[in-house]
Amino acid sequence: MYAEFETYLRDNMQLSDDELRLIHSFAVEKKVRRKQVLLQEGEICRFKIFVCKGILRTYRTREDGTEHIVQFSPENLWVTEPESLHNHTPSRYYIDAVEDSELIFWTKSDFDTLFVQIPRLKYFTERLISRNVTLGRDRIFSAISATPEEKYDEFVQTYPSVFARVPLHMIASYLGLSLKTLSRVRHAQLKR
Amino acid sequence: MYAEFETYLRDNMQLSDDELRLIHSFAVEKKVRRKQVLLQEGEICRFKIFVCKGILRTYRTREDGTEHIVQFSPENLWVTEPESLHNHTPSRYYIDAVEDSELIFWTKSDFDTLFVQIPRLKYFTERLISRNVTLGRDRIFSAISATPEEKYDEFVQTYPSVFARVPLHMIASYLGLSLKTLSRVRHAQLKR
DNA sequence: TGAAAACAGCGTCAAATGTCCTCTTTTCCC
DNA sequence: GGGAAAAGAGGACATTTGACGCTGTTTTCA
Repeated sequence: MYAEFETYLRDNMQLSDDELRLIHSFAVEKKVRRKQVLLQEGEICRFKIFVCKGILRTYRTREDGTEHIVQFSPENLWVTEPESLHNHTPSRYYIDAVEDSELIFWTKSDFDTLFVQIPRLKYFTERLISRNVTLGRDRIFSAISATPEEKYDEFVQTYPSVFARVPLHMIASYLGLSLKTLSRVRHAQLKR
Repeated sequence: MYAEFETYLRDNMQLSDDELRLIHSFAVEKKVRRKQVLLQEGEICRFKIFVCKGILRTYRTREDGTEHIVQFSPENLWVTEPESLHNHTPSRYYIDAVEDSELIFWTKSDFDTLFVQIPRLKYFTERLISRNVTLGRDRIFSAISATPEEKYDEFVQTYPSVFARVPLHMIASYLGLSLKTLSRVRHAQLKR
C-alpha cells in the first residue's frame, strides 16, 4: 500500500532517498472497512492521514442527528481535522470511511519533525493548504449563490470519481439539498 | 493610522523595535472611500491589506450580475485574494470598501521578504490561516445545514460589529438568502 | 439644496423545496 | 443462502422561498 504514496511523493516533490526513508519511518499503514470511524466528535485528533485507496468523509451532525458532509477525500488526498489537531481541542467533526480504504497515518509531532528536517515537505504542505483555502471559498460561493441544479452539475464535473462511488444521499448531504430535490434535479436532466 | 496596526502587532507578537521598523518600512498607508474598488475581477492581486478602520468586503458575481459576498473584513483583519496573489492569476473576486476605510498595503514580494527576516511573523500568519480554514469550514457547514433563521442568528452573534454597520441586503447576500427571506426572519423574531 | 440613488418594508403570486409516506431493488453480513 | 438493512424513486401535501412590483424614507453627491 505504501507504493501508492511513494509514487505520489515522487510526482509532487523532489526528495532524496534519505528523506523518503525518513517519512516512511514514521508512517503507520492501516486498512479500514467501510463505515469505520476514524475520528469521533469530541475526540482530539492526533493524526494526519493520507488516503492511498478508498474514500473518507468528514461530516458534522446537528442536534437532530442529521449528518452534513463538509468534505470527501478520495485517493491521494490528505485528511485531518486541523482545528482539533493544532489546538488539541475536541473535534466537532467526524471522519469515517465511505469505502474500504487503505490509509497511512502520522502523528502530529512526527509530522512536525518531518517539517523541520524536510523543508520542501513544509513548503509543499503550504501549497496544499493554499489550494484548500481556494476550494473552500469556491464551495462557499457555490453554496450561497448556485441553484440546486448548478450545485449538482458542478459536483459531477469537479469530482467525477467521487460522484461515481458514493450514494446519492451523501451527495445531497454534501450539497445541502434534500435527497428529494437532488432526485428531482437528476430526473429533470434525463429529459434533456 | 499606523498606530492601530502597531498596537495590533504588539498585542499579537513579540517583535523587536528593529523588526517593527522593518515592517513599517514596506507599508503603504491609504485612505479609501466607501465603494472604492481595491481589486477587480480579472485583475491580478498584488497586495496584502491590513484594515485599520472601516470594513472591506470580498465578493463574486454571477453571470446575471448578482453579487455574492464571501467575506466581510472589519478592523484588525487581513485581506487579500490568496489564489490570485500566490499564482499570479486573474482574480475571480472583487474587493471593495463598505465604509470609508483606513488601510495598509504590502506587496507580495515585500511581505515574503518580511517572512524570511522575521520568522515569528511567518508563524503568526500560519496561525491566522489555520483559523481561517476553521472558520471557512464552519461557514460551509452552516450554509449547507442551517435554516435561514439560524444563519441570521449565527451571523449576528458572531459578527455583531459587522452586523451593526452593513446594509441588510449585504447580510442577505453573505448568508445566501433573498432580502425578502431575511426580512421575514427579522420580522418573525420581533414577535418573540 | 435638490435630484437621484440606495435602502428597506410589504403584499401577492408562483415556483421550489422539504417532509412523510410507500414501494422496490440492491447490498450487506451472519 | 436468506433475512435485514440500505438506497433510492415517486406521490401527496404543506411550507418556504423567491420574484416582482410598489411605497416611503434616508442618504448621497453634484
